Amino acid sequence: MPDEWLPQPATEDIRLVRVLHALGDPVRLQLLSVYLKGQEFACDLGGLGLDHLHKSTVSHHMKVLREAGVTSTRVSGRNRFVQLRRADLDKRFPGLLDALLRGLEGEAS
Amino acid sequence: MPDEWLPQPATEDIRLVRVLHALGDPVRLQLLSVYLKGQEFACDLGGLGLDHLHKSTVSHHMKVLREAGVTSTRVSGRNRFVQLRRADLDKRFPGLLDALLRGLEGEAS
DNA sequence: GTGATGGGTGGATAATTGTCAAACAGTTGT
DNA sequence: ACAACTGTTTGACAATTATCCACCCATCAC
Repeated sequence: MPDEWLPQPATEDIRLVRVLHALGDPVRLQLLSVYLKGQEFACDLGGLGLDHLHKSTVSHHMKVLREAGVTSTRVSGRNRFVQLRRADLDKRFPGLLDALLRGLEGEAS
Repeated sequence: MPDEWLPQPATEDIRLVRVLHALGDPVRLQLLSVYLKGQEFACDLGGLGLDHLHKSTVSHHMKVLREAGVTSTRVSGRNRFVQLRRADLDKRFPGLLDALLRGLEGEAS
């Protein structure tokens, strides 16, 4: 069976208010800071510095990010791989991700 | 009596997650889109295209924006004047406001 | 097939939050 | 002093949401 992708909004359907709402949460902003560091990441509900949270809670936050159009998820076997929708977000909101990356680095949270 | 300013966080205390959370709401993002258009605005709890909301509701949203560090409010008599903390936000999160402005224009919401 | 593993689903619950309404406080004008 | 005006505060209420828990579903290893 070939890989599949979880449902996500089309590029033109990504709403700024939804993106900001999704990122206006400490856990999800920390997830973003991880995803900004590289290309693709294993879902890893137990790691990523979120070991204090239940795995279903982390799963919920990842779903929020995906449904807001921030991330996309590829399903391969029993593993999922998450990546930022960098090209889509840069096209829709130019400069936003770059500013967030610099802001996160500056805070060193 | 000289003008006074309502309490607001110091520039270095502005937190990205708090800013994003403040802007992740339709009403407050619309307020931002207004404030991005000029220098200073009368508080105007009845106008700004928010006539469908109670004045205390609008007051609440403005308080959230101010406490997040997005706006600052000058009190002059019985009127208040609101403005974006552009310099502070540009220093803290370079490029963020510009990206948001472009994003809002692109959506034409 | 059996069992272990990675992750999601649904319910329950507590906390947060958006909204309104009514009462309040300071300011201006008469 | 009194009334009108502007915005805030407080309480109430409904909606949203963050979290946990117990269970489920699919996949991989044996």
